[in-house]
Amino acid sequence: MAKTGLASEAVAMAPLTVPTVVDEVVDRLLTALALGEFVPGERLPAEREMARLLGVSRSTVRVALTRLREGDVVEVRRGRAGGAFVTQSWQPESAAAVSRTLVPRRAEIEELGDLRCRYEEMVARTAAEVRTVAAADELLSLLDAFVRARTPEDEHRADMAIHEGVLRATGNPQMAAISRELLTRTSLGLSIEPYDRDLYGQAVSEHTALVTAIVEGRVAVAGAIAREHFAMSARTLRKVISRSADIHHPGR
Amino acid sequence: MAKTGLASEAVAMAPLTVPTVVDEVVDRLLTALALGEFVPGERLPAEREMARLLGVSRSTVRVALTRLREGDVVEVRRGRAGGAFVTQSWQPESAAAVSRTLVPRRAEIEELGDLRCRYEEMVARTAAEVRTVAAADELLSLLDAFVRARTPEDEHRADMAIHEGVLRATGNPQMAAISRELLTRTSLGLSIEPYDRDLYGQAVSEHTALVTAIVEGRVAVAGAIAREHFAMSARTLRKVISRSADIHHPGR
DNA sequence: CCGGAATGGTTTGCCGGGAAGACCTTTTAT
DNA sequence: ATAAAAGGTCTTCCCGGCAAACCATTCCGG
Repeated sequence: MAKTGLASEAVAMAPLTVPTVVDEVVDRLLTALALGEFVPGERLPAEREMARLLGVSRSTVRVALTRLREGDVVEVRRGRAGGAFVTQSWQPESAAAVSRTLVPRRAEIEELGDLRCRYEEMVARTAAEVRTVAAADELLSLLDAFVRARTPEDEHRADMAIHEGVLRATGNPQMAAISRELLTRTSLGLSIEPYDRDLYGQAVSEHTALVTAIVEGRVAVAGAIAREHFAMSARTLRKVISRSADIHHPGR
Repeated sequence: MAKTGLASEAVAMAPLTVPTVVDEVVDRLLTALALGEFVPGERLPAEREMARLLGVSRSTVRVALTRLREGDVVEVRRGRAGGAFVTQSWQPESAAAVSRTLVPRRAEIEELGDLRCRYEEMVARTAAEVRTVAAADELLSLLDAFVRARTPEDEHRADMAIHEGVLRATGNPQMAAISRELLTRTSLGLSIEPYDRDLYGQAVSEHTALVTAIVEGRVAVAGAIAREHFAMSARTLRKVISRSADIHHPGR
């Protein structure tokens, strides 16, 4: 080895970038969308309110919202009952959107997808290992809600709620924070969590199996299910990106 | 569940803080120290050079260095052959330093320590699973260097080099980036990686076992060793913090 | 139907962090 | 002794973000 120093210094002395406040706000909102905290058609908090909640100025919020508007993520309506509404006809699969945001980062997303599979495996294993009665009860009730969901919105929310429940079950907020970060970074805010209506049945059985494994403390099983679950997400995303890339670079 | 929305919105709408450029530079340097890229007595790059490498202004670098100086992390000498030198007598165990920086974040560090154990288990498992010939060769040569290290500095560098080697062996830079982030956040730049001279023998056998397991593709074994290894780190850190807290809050 | 309230839209002024660069001071290699 | 290489200081400028006031639009309630 000897000259590890050289290679390592690159870690410390590489150029440095600091996200602006606006960047952070945009990121927060996109994460919230990816998490399903706001569904299409729903209204975001008013600008002044959002500024207060986030502890930033209204100007900043407005710039962030402008950016989201340019990305066709929200529509803004004026007047008393106005506000920023999550775009109804938002097509995450839209080749244009994917091409603009995801394709250029193809390699990175590939790596993040793999990382996410493994990370969520770890999360599930941890949840199964820790396993408190309270967390188990919560998970079972969340699963129940998921099974009983009827509209796609409900399903999506319930799905996300289960994921959040698993994160809570780990008892480790730091672990949860990174999981959310990975979600945002793999989807870049596009709600691409594969939510194919046809796969609902499969989702039900997978979630049931996952929750069961966690509640029963089957560490390895819970991990395997989670990993496979997110591997499917990754595959779906990969397909979307490939297709989009093909459209924009046919012949290739 | 029903009102998951409320709890979830807190994720998106919690107050937001953005680190300044100076913060980031300090962070980089502390990380570099924790990684052993600069050992006590060594000189950091000149201010102008560092500014160029990091892509920031010299003023910013100076502010960051001032902060490090106040923390007794570096000493600055003037004139030709001057520069910022890593403090020789830097005592990471110094109750004052620990108390100032680590104790207030006790709970967070507890969580981060646990996360790190599990994360590094995942890293080791991944490395063992992926396992390319090139990576295996590199790991074996790094291990050889570690075994042959004679001075504490060499040992520390070799130790860190092995960890970096494992990260490289995963073939996933994103995974590596988070690992480094966790290192920084658990130690907050204090080089507390338990480097007790008495434990050298144990370290040798642990690293040998880890590298062997990875090279041979024994996923579960590699994971278990890594987890136990970092669990020991966490325990050591915990002890240091407890001791320091006791000193400052006796009777408690 | 109308007036007020709640919302987004716009403008202005201000401040502080950071960038850029010139110049001074100290030390030391040659 | 001199010049080079480092840190120390100062000035200038710019931009992101904050704050507050005010305008424009819509719609709810009386």
